[in-house]
Amino acid sequence: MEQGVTVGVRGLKHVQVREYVRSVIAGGSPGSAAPSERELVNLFGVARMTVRQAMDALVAEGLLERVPGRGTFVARPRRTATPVTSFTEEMRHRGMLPESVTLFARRDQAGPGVARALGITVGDAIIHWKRLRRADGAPMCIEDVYLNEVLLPGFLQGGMPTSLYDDLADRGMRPTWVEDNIAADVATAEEAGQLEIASGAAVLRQQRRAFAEERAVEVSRSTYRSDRFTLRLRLGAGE
Amino acid sequence: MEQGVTVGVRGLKHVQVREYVRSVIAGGSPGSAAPSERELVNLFGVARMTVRQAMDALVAEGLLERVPGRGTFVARPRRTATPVTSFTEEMRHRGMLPESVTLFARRDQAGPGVARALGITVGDAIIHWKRLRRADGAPMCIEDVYLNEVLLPGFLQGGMPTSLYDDLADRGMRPTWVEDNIAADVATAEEAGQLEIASGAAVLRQQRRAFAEERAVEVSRSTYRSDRFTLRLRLGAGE
DNA sequence: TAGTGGTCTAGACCACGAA
DNA sequence: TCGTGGTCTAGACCACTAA
Repeated sequence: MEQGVTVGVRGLKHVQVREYVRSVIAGGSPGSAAPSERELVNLFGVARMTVRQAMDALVAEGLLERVPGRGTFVARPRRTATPVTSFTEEMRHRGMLPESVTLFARRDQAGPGVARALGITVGDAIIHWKRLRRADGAPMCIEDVYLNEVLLPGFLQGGMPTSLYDDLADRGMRPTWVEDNIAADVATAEEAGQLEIASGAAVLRQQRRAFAEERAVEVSRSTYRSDRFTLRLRLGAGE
Repeated sequence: MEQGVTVGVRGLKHVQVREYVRSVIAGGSPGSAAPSERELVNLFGVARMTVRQAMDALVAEGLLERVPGRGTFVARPRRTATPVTSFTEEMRHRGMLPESVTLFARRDQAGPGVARALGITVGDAIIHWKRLRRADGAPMCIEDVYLNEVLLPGFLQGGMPTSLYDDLADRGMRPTWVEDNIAADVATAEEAGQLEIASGAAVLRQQRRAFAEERAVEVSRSTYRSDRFTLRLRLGAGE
């Protein structure tokens, strides 16, 4: 019946079984049954341990749940903790249209604070990129980004990217984890002018160190209008 | 040589092997070698697949790393994303001494907002607990907690707990994940008086929904002094 | 060359759930 | 009773690493 089975003859057997099961359950709603282990043994002509190895991987991924005595079933999607996102991604996720105005982008020398945060030496070359970030046509945030120039050859040429994280991803350096510091403050006169709010209005300040594997690739300070932005967090999910 | 092996004869074999290996590597620094699989086969007199099952569990836990052709080694600890913590735990983690003053704790009826957040019906019985929270002797935060009374029989009797999350843990309802909303604002006159700051000073507002499994067990609003508190986040860890 | 983990076989018995 | 996943055996060959 299952004619697609013998197609993917390349690769390790447990991978074949795993990917077959993945494709079978792709359209399944949570709670629907996956093929039983012995069923797959017959289908692929492999040992049961091989099938179990395949299923183990899918269980570890959270796609399947085993119920002893009953079978294996499509698991309900796990809750995920707050992912690492860029401004662009976050605004789109909120259904808003993100825009950016570059105030300046220039080569500079690292001061003590930025040097420590980036793990480089004071005076090393960095890129300082300042943007006014808008959402749905109105100012949302002012962002100062500091990047290690050594890691980003030719970054200032060739036009600035629309999304920093997209550009970093192209270089294989998309941040996988970040350390943020979130503080409340009141806007300075300059910030108030740029954000089009009253001087002394409340703002949310976000300081970020972003890492790709073990390397600090981005240090930034963002100042958000508190009347348009609240930070949404989900912590400790997984289950 | 290894005399402790035959002691724990109870339980499943792969569990015995797993716990033996866990105890062996407990004192090992990252990178040190774990027993090899065939070594454990001889030691326990079990099949290699059984040993692999035991090791798989420790690898999945992040305690071990396999290196094909070389062996199995103690992994360096994984980075963890920001965990779910209470005020008490967070202040202690920062090396500060937390204290609390209960402003009031009373039975009340759920309004529409709290009812929706707790997943109950408007008018259902809730507990409203308001505290001034101090750290190292000075005001840090004002906190309003709303709890589903049905889940916490006798909570208002017997004296209020020092740490809410400890008390919930005793009832098997310690939050495992939370949804937070973080906003910047300026203090009201009343807040300014309680927090001993100037009226109009910046404050950080945290709204929390805390869940134990699928049940909403806590809804709270906390207002932090921005001159004493910044939120520290680590997102997307787990390597 | 010897040892390691990665893969795989062809069975087996068990406890449990549903019919 | 029958099918399920959970556990376990006693081997095997492979690619890779290190000496």
